[in-house]
Amino acid sequence: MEIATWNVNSINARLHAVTAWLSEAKPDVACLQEIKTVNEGFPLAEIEALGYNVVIHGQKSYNGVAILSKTPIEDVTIGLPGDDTDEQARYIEAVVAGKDGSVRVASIYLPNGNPVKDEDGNLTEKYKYKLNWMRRLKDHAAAILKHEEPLVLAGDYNVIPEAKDCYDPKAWEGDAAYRAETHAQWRAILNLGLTETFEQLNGRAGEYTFWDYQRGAWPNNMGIRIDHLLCSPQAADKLTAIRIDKHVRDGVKPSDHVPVIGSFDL
DNA sequence: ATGGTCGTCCCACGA
Repeated sequence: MEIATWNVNSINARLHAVTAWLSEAKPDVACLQEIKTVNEGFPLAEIEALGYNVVIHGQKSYNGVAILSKTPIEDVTIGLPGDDTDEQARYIEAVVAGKDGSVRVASIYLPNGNPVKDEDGNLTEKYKYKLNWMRRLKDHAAAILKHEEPLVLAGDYNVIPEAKDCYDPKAWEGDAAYRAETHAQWRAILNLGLTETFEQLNGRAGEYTFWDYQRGAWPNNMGIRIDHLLCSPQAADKLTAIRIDKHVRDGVKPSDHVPVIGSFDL
């Protein structure tokens, strides 16, 4: 089965692009981020018409995540466990049916975290929230890894793993996506025993998933790779391909992110 | 050196 992740930057502003890509790529599962609507505002009929079951964790104006699946969905977890006071809709997890057993999938919109420092040079609440959210993700990933089942944590991590994953490392020094504390948390998550699919099967430099709307980032290929699929051993062992649908960035009114698709013998 | 782009929703804020 193919499992995709895509930050669509508003499901309603992007409906034309989302339906076109789903019709063309036909992923079995699509994890969407930044849907930017409450559940009631999600264009459910249009997505269901393409053969998808849908679960949504929406929020007014900001954030919001969803999972679309051609196979039945069950056992849905709304929100990242670990902080009942967190009101930002950035995590939804569900179990979908594979060809020979179930697969646990999460759609993740990890906080951006910028700006990192305030005018006094202290870490901002935004950056501290990002780091704390990453700790919570690590704790929750550790808990669900104990199931020893196929698991794919897919999403916009707002983490540039290495220098080769951005057009100009110097331009990203100090950014919340590329700081030492962010990288330490990223490694801690991977060190639970998760495999990052792109690094596993491709790993080439200069392969990006995001190009800013500003400063001619797309025509000048000034991109970064921040959208990732992390897999449990039971999923990583079945990983057969990984691709980035870069052409989507050239469409009419595109998202600033493009889909990343993992193929699994699951 | 500076500003530049989107989406939400109408005013800045978030990215």
